[in-house]
Amino acid sequence: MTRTASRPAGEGGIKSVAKVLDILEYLANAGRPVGASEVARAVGFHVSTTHRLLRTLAARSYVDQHVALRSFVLGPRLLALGSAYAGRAGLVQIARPEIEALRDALGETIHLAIYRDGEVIEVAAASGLQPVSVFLGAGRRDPAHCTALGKALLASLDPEALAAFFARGRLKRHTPRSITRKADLLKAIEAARRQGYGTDEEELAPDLCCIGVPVRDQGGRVVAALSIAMPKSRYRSGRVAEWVKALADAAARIGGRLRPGAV
Amino acid sequence: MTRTASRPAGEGGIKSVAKVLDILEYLANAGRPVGASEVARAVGFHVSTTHRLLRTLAARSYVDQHVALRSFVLGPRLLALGSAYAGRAGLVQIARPEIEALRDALGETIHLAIYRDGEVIEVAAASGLQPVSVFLGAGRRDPAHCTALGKALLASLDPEALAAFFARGRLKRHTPRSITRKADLLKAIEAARRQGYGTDEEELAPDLCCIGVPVRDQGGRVVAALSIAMPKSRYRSGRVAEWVKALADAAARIGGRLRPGAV
DNA sequence: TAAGCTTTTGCGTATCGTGCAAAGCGTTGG
DNA sequence: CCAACGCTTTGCACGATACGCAAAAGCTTA
Repeated sequence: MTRTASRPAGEGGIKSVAKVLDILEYLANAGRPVGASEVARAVGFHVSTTHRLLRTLAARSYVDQHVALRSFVLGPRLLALGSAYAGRAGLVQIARPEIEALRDALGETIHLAIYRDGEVIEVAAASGLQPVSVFLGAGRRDPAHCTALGKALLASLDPEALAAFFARGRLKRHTPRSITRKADLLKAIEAARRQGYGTDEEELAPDLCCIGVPVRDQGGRVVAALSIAMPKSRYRSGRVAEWVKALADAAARIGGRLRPGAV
Repeated sequence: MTRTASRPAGEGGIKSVAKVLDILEYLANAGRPVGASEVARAVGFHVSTTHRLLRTLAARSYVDQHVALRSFVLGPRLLALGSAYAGRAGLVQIARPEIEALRDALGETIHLAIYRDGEVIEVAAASGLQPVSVFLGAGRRDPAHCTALGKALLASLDPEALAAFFARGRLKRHTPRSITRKADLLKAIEAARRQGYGTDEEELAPDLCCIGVPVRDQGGRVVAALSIAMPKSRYRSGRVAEWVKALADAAARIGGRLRPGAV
């Protein structure tokens, strides 16, 4: 497991770097060409500053500037960084064939995610419909408290990290069935720990039901979680045991190849 | 087509940003946990500076700091940026199924790449062997002058951009068959333009042979190139026409769905 | 235990990024 | 067809800020 350190440093660290990350994140969310002044308004920096930061990124192809030198979009050099992450440590590489096999066997969307700062970050997936949408959508983050992945991961945190999670603030409601009371979430987490899997029945989005199991490395440490997602119409409580078994088997195969401390 | 602007700005722009990019690129190449001082030595900044930049990245999960607070590796937030690039504009999304289909039909590795600053950047691929290694390795860059992709792309540059390419410096030799004389490369580029495809017979790596064709958007502008790669043992000149046809057909299907100015 | 390597942080100073203001352009609307 | 607007882009001087130093704290090796 990898953890962000305490955080004695300044507060946010080097400001220009923080700004540039804000800008990149904004562009990633926007998903379309955006002008410098629009970015500036959105992130709250001066147009001049924003423009220079964008130019710096553009000079190295981390953003592209559209033909007429107008708006900016994310650039191709980011691909290398994203795929270098996916390639490092091996979790994603090792998991990928297992995820594909599970998708083929169960016919539903499979996700692999890690826990980070109260959220689950999807690091690999195989869609139930499209044959190979594998990477698109990777990096997506969802709140831990209303996902099956999140419950499986929260159930494995040490008490201190779990306390940090609860200290993080309110549990935001996403659907009528979202768990928003901490006591209720704690019960759900304990249930997940007891059962060995977490569930989500329309807590994040209407009609979306998931089951998630932890992935343990050779040292027994939980480094990720694996889930199946499906529409409510196909979710039958009678089949949960079967799905859990398939997920757990795959998780064991993945984890069996992960050296402790690797992720 | 998207171009980086002239470059009147300062020279490299905001320095902290340039530094942080250097660090990320170094970590991406290293592909293993690296200590702050080792990074500092490699990129040539002060340990102190390097460390603070790394901490800033770590605070936002763009790098991870290993358990004992020792070395650094790329972090999961980079995934979102990489996949946001892949998702934007649509080139990668549109091309992916065509690439898979080509791989299935021809049984060889297929690459999709764009031209950038004298290099080709691979933005999508389907490996001939593994069923779905799709994304790993995306973002890889290779010199344009010794790849089939590069020749297909260079052949479509306007004279000014081509002059800029040749002004870029020496053509580095990668194998005994690499083209290193500009006059020879120009001939190869002209041949590619005439024939509608470029080739690479062991110019980048021994035993590696490729054929590449341009991908034109609806406006006829070349925005990418598509290639097939195979070991020399399977490369027969008698089959080139067949491969070119398959590539060109796929390229036409991809390009036919690309709005002008989209990439 | 000691020596040598790291990582990490405070502090003063020089650097560097910022904000202002103005120039340059493309677009819109009268 | 001109004028007004909003955008991008750049020079400049100030002031915040990131840098380098140096020292503390930790881990590893001998």
